[in-house]
Amino acid sequence: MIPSWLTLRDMEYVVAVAKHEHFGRAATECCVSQPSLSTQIRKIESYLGAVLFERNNRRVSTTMAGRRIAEQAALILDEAGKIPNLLGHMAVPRFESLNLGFISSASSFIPFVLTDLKKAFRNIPLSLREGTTDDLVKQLKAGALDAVIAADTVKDVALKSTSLFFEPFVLAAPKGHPILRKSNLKPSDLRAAEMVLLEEGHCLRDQAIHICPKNRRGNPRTFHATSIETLRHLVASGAGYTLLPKLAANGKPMSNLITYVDFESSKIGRELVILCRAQAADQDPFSLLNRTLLKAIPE
Amino acid sequence: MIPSWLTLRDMEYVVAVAKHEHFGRAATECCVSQPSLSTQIRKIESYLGAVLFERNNRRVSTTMAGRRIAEQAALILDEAGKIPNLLGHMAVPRFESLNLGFISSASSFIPFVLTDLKKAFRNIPLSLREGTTDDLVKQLKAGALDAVIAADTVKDVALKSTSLFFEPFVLAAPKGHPILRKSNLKPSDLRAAEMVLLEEGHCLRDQAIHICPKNRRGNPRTFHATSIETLRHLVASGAGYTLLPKLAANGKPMSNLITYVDFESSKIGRELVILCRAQAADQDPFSLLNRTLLKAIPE
DNA sequence: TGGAATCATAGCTGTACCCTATCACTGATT
DNA sequence: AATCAGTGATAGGGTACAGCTATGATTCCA
Repeated sequence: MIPSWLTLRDMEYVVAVAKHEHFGRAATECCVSQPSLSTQIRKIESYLGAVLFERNNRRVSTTMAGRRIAEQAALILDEAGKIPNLLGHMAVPRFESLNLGFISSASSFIPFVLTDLKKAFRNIPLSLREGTTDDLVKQLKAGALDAVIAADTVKDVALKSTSLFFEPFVLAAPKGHPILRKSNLKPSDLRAAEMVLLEEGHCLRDQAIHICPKNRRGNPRTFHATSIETLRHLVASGAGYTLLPKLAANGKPMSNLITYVDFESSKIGRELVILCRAQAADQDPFSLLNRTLLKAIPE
Repeated sequence: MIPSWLTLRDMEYVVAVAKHEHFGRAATECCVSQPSLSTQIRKIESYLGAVLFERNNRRVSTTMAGRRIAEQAALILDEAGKIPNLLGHMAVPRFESLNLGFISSASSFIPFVLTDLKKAFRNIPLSLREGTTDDLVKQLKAGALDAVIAADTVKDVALKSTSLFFEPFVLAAPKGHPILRKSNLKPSDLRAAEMVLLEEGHCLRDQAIHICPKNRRGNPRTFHATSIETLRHLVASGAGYTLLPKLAANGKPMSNLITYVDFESSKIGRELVILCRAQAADQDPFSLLNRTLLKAIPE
């Protein structure tokens, strides 16, 4: 009968304790806390119905049974360790690590994709970075990033872009601000001089300015937020109104201070895309990445 | 590097699917549902970064990678299967299975001990039986039961009894019953003629009658409950009052119909004990059993 | 006697796995 | 052609359990 309650992790524990004869140090080696390891060893012992380690509060000693089990466990771990090698070239090419860039204004997209990403790329170190489009594109081309989520403003032959989804903009204004009296909100209702925006370099700033062409020459207020979060705080404290991507307005954060209003037309917004280096775009991991991100789109 | 996220169970899955090339049948063999198995295989594949099985909705075929992994998995399972044998005589003597008897009136004790029992005797088939003292003692002596939880009324040299705890009795009366007017409830307040009891053979019945000596000759009502549960129903429907062990009154079940009252003296009650065959009493598993039960005592 | 070292216990939390129900697809049967 | 049976995938929800921190109990040593 196969003891399917035994995990390879359990075997590491047994081997480690047998090696150190010390729970604390064994726990450190296994990267767990001492209580966790103690509990697990106890569990194993109670399953096996045998005492593997004699512990008398001052010294841990491995019993005969413990020694034998530990040896066998080491053997099994060894065999299990060979599994990844068995694949060799048969394994689909994968990312060594997955480094994703998000423009600041798309960071609200992260929570939606994170779970699925971790699932799809189990075992692969995942790092997310936030920044401006230019900054991220530079890093992407340099190879420091594998893919970037950005607005579809980038034209670069070295990059391939895959459409992700259209994200409408939403007006975020301090509660009671005059602009809120308008019904059927249109871009032309916005006055750049009344707006607070992200600082230079963030595409959301440019989009916000250009969305209402008549107002292009008004000077936006001199507050310069570097993240959506501070932008919201500025609005909340009455510094002016702003445009937010729909996802950033999700759940109406700070709704006691900020009012969120949809535009009359649902066409007001931006297209988000995935960017990756053109020559890498056809590789298997990228199609998995694209599929994963597309699947995670909210609504 | 050791893939400690792989479990032996996972390996069984891979081996089974490789063997049947059919998820449904493999799932049956592994005693899991087909979706569970599908998900796990998927998980393994995403960890390994390789496709182990080609499935095109009509047929499952094992890839080269899948075949190799399955072979190695089978080897590992084989090695793991040897573990229990390694113990041989070194294993502490254990129950093959643990068969516990509870007198009906102590069945409320079960939920308190169940979790700990399962923990202490992992892997060992556990069966609980309810019955009268005589019945259970007979089975215990015949070897059909390993231990019995009963009141301390049993005197039998072939059995050894270990004190468990003292459980007070509680009056359970239909809401509004005259007896509830008494404050400082004493055994002498009880009238056998007004009581409903378990049927002959249950020690709780005898205890209830004998607890109020003055009333021994009154005839209890002719309802005969065979379990605490029906006894409560009888009380709830107004058939009379009864005595319940404290644990059976725990959480005041049916409290819209039944009122529970403690006795003035906390001495009114019974001692619960663990019985086991005298010659077996010193064996290791029994001391573990005793310790486990003692630890699980409520309050 | 007090402090350091060490394993055990308690209580809580997050997550991975499992289940049921349902979907989506395919090939066969009428 | 249309329906049905067979199959794997997906969704949603519940639960068991390994993990954590904090604390306890015991022993050794100063």
